[in-house]
Amino acid sequence: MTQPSIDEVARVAGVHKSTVSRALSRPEVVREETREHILRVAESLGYEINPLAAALRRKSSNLVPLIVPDITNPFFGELASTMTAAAEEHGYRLVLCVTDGADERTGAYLESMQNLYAPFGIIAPSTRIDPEALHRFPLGKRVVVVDKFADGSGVPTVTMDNARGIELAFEHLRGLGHRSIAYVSGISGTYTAAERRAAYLALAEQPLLLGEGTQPGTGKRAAEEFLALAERPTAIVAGNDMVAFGVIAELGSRGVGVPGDVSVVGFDGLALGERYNPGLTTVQQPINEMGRVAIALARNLVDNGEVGHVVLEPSMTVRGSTARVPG
Amino acid sequence: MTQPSIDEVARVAGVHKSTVSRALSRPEVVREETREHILRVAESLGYEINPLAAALRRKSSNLVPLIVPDITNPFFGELASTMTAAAEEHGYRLVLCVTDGADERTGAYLESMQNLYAPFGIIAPSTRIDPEALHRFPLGKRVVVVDKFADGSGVPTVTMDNARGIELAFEHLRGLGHRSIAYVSGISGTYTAAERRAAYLALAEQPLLLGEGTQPGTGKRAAEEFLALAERPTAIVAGNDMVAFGVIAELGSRGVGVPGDVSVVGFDGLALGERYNPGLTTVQQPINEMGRVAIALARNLVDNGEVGHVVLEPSMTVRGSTARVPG
DNA sequence: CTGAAAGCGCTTACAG
DNA sequence: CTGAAAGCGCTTACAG
Repeated sequence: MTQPSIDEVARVAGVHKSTVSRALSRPEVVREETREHILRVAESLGYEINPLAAALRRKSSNLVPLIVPDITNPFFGELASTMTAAAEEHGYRLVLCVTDGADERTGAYLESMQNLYAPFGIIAPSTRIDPEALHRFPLGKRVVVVDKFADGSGVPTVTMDNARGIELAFEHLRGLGHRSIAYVSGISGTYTAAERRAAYLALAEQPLLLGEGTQPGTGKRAAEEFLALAERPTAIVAGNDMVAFGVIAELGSRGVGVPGDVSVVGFDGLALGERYNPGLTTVQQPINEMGRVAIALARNLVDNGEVGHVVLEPSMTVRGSTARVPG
Repeated sequence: MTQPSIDEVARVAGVHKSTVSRALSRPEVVREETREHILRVAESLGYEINPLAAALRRKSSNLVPLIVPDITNPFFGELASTMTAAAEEHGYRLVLCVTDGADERTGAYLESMQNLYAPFGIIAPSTRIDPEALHRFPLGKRVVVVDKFADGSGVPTVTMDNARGIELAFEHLRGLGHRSIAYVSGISGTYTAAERRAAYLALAEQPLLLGEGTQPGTGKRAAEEFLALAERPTAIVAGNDMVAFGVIAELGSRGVGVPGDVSVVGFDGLALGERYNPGLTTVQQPINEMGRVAIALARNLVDNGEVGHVVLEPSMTVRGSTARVPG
């Protein structure tokens, strides 16, 4: 009842194991008749290739690291979910690597995954990653990053058009009559976060940054600053959904209602936003597509040496946290 | 600059590679002097064992599947987070397997991970798992399940004392003057979910189940049923935090305030509850401990054949979603 | 198009 | 306590 090996298949099929191997991995080099016979035998024996042995020989496995700062954060959860599906479609298995926000650990992960002959890796960083530092690791030359880099870094990336996302948020808010719009970015060293903040700064008539530079406690601080204002903005854009949640919760605990007293729009489009109170209006990232694209970029890098940069389009998901400005 | 192999280490150290292997994996059988010399050489060469080769030879790898229904759900995210940490402490790497709520896929995962010579697996199910079905897979005999089984099933489990958790929720609510307490379980076929529901039924003076049997849309349905009531309960206990979120959101969208109009307590203790609006009062599962225990149970199963069942203690995390009953 | 051989990097009886 | 050999289950030049 134990897995038959390739030798077993060869014996039963009456061919050499090298032929079995070819029939499985490079079918076109084997005579059709032979191939079909072998495949039938393999099937009947319930043969499955031993990926460990294959990887050892090939020096390339099907194990790919997914390096995230915090799998507890639903954004990375959604990313991991779509990545897993996309990876499995191509026969890869995702190995979960969590840095806990300490991107330095990325190196150790790359090293240990290199020992597992990972064909490539996926990194969703929490800070700006230095391409040079990445390239010090063999596997670091075969990663795709879910963030942006300066061009010519040699690292493939998937991102969304963040400036456009902020623009969508403004269009939505302005359509509801809002003119005075503040921004809460929370910390996050990624280019993505910087891009969103910069886009806000460029678009706002009178930019107002709330809760700047506070990490845990962004919501609390932003709410305090908001309350201290002589003239309060009528709307707040958050740099991501998690900080939007934090801000709304803190505002709520201080008696400020959303969207009654102030409208809030998030950024990311987490499914969770639908269960929030109120439902979160948010700039939607196509997270599912990001997973698919990341895997495709990685394959294209490994197979053809192409360093691709894909920028996806955002859309708006309107729920209950935004309302027409009173008056 | 490529990883040196064990042969390289042996050559430099002037010993046979079998001795190097022993110095590394069974140090006590090697003469101290020899061992230290080998270790020094290995260190200086930057030697790291090739886990693939070792696994192939030993027929046991360091790759352990974490099988979850939905990594998008923060509960499984938190579980995955602690599991990863606990696993890495012992040199294991977690392979992410998501069934998408289709527990049938568990079998396929067990099979493919068996081919990777996984030493054991961890399963967080979404339905009652049949131990018999599990045992049809070789790896199915070496899993620990994060749910409960009938005793004697031969499957190690970690859970929390769910009845005690419901009791804590009642104590808290009754302490606030609540007498009329409803329950929303949402679907979920696990023993854990059933236990919570049963505990509620046992404890409530006049049991009232809301939103029974609806899966997506539990919150909506529960809110509708709540609103249709002539005499509304003053408090609602939810079978888990995610449904608590759903209920509060739906209630909120229909103008029913929490805790103003009704108190809500969740179950699980997700970190996210702190960012909810209002902050969620909830029965706290020691999720971190569950990860650690799961790994420990697995090792104990594999090393000593012991089938352990650990039941952890809940606690209460009180936040803003519960208040004294008016009057 | 197929076979025979070598070898990926380890571990583990088996001798000595 | 250490060495030499065999072998885990594959893949891939190399012949033919």
